[in-house]
Amino acid sequence: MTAHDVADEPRAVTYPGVQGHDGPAREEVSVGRVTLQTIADRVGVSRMTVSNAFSRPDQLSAELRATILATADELGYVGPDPAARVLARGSSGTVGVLFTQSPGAAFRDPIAAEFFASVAESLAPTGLALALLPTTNEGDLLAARDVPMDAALVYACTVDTTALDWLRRRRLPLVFVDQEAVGPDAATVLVDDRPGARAGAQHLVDLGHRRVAMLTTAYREPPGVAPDPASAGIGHVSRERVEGWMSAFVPAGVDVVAVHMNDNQEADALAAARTALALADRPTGIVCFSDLVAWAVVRVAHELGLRVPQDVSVVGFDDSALARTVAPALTTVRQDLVAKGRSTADAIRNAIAAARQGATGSPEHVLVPTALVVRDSTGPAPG
Amino acid sequence: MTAHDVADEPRAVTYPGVQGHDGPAREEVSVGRVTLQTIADRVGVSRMTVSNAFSRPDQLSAELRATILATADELGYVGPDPAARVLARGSSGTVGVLFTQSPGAAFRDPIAAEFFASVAESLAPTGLALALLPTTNEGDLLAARDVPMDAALVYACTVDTTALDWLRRRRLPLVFVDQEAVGPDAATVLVDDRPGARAGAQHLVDLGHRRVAMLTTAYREPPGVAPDPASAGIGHVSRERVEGWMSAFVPAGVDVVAVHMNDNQEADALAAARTALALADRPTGIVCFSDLVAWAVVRVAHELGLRVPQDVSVVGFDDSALARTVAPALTTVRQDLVAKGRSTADAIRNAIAAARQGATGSPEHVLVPTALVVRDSTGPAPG
DNA sequence: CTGAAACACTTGACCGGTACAGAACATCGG
DNA sequence: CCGATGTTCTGTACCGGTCAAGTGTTTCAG
Repeated sequence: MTAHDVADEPRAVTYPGVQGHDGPAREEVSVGRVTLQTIADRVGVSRMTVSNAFSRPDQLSAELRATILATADELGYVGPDPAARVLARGSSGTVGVLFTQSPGAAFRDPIAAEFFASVAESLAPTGLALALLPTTNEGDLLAARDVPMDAALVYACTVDTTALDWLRRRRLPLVFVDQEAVGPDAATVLVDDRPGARAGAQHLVDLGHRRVAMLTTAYREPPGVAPDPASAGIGHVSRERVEGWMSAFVPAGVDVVAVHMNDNQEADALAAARTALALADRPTGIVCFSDLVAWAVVRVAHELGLRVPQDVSVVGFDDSALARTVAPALTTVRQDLVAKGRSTADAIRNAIAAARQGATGSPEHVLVPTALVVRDSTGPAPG
Repeated sequence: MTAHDVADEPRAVTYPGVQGHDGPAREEVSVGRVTLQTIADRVGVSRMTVSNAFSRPDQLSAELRATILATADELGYVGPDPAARVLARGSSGTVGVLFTQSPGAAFRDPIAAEFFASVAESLAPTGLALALLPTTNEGDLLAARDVPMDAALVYACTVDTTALDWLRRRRLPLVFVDQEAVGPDAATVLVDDRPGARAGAQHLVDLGHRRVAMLTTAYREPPGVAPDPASAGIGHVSRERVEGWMSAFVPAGVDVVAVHMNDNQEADALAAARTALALADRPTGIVCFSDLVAWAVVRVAHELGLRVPQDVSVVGFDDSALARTVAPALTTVRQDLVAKGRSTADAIRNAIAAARQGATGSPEHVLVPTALVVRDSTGPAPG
């Protein structure tokens, strides 16, 4: 109850002399905004002591503290103002998250979502909040420039973002995920995509497949068959996977076609799947950028009357929930998103700690392992 | 380049007299931290003018501004300090998000994820960042108390949370989603669950079903058959749906059994499905708290050799991606999560604007519509 | 030629705290 | 009885900005 009394006073009155720190304690200070000084005057102690009552209880006697807290409650004081505290302490308890795609994608893409879920949970015990920073800058507010934070996590961003520039200029400790670090001080958390992709491709080779397709993402490239399989894929993750696949296909002398799609979305995936399965020399094995794409391939194959895996084998990536859900269950390359999130949270904490100590040690670089998971969407090459 | 020069200086030096605002412009100020004053001294203008150069370009001549910006760059100044700006301006460009369950759940639960995706996207043009607030308070940091924000969104929270208390005490503008508002000043965004649920139930009644089960959530209640169907369900959403279902079943004189589960999770759902389908008098129609639950029912039915919808009809809720993906496609109650997110974003913006103007108008209350979507998981009652 | 409005800066106050180095007094082993 | 050590509290200096109300100048309509 008491905590509410002051709220009903009109706001925005211009502080009636409360700021005059010199004057003696007043009896009627309760008008206007209540600050540490208001309480200090009322109780008859210094402002610093009131601050300690809230922030460092061991610095004053228990009874004085009780008195101060009681008075604070009586005056409707809710505790030190966060903004002021952030300024004075130089730390905000917030970690920014930068995501080039629309911020909604962090939630909609199941892989990103699972990763962020893990980050959020690993960070929670520390009390750090995750701030999703919009990259659009329509108004005068630009989150990457204006939001106080202790560090930032940069996830699969196109490098030339204004927002990222701001983070760098602010010299915030940065952790790059699924993306090469920009600048030498930043930590990275990368997935060991290449060996994983290679294992998936080798699996097809071992099953006797000699005509294969790779379906992968390439932002801003025209969708469809890529001119050169070896240099297919745009973006760190896509490139790594292509190289992994090729490192198994090329030595085996397999025929490879790469099909590009603009984004890892259902519509793009279906289109790419149609392209691949309509090739004159239809591939018998297809490696895909994600389980989502693999599933699209399965559906298009069924549409065309092809059986999976008897007529076409399909390998996904990520081992998302989808891989186990659909029929046939997908052979895929697993990445441990929970571990990835945890490593990222650790890297963030370390980066913050290092920055606080002014440490100039080399940044952390984590590699998250991958593993092939064989299920029902792959089988021996037909014929 | 220039912007980087200063960074290499050792940090944490104690400001060598830069703070002496009185002295004339110095030529060698570039040691230590650069603030507006540093630049002001160097250029020979007042600190306020430098501030304006960054924050209100229309307040000074273009050429002076150019000079100031150039000097700032030369000194390695990156722009006004966010923390200081937040304190001085009284606004932080951040909206808190409170979620009782582990913060990861915001990403993992597809319904919540889609909702937050929409909120984030609707808020992005404004430049507002979404800060996910951990509710755990292990260390000394407590986000709900310590993170500066302009408003907060409270989503499906158990009411008696410490974190929520802090938000209220801070008198932040609050928007409650899927949950009754706590306190009279808060806005709400609620889904019109009851009529939606009713439509789903009525659909079963119209198909001739006379023995039905409701599978719904009840935190902390023992899982299994609920003592009284009419009072089944715990939590705002669960209660609303139960009441909607009952409002169709009861007048029709249908036999109703309610089965509780602790959480809207796959394992709980499978258990509840087994309970329902193992009842002596097996229901022919089942209404479910979510599509996830409905899908669990479908799978358990198949396990038991029952056909859907010939032997059992199943109605889901939410119309998530799952409902269209699985076989048979689920009859379900659609809620428009994108609209819900947009409404929430609007409510947040309005709440912030109202708070700024000290408006005491009544808070916003939005009701998001629902609609029955009939697909393949429901059919006429057998026999 | 003159008063009002527009421009370009400056002044002073304020935003609401925290860090750190004392100072005053009490406790305690020797 | 004395210095060493603690416990409690205070003083000063900062953290780095923004706002609103001036103060001189120009500009321009009347």
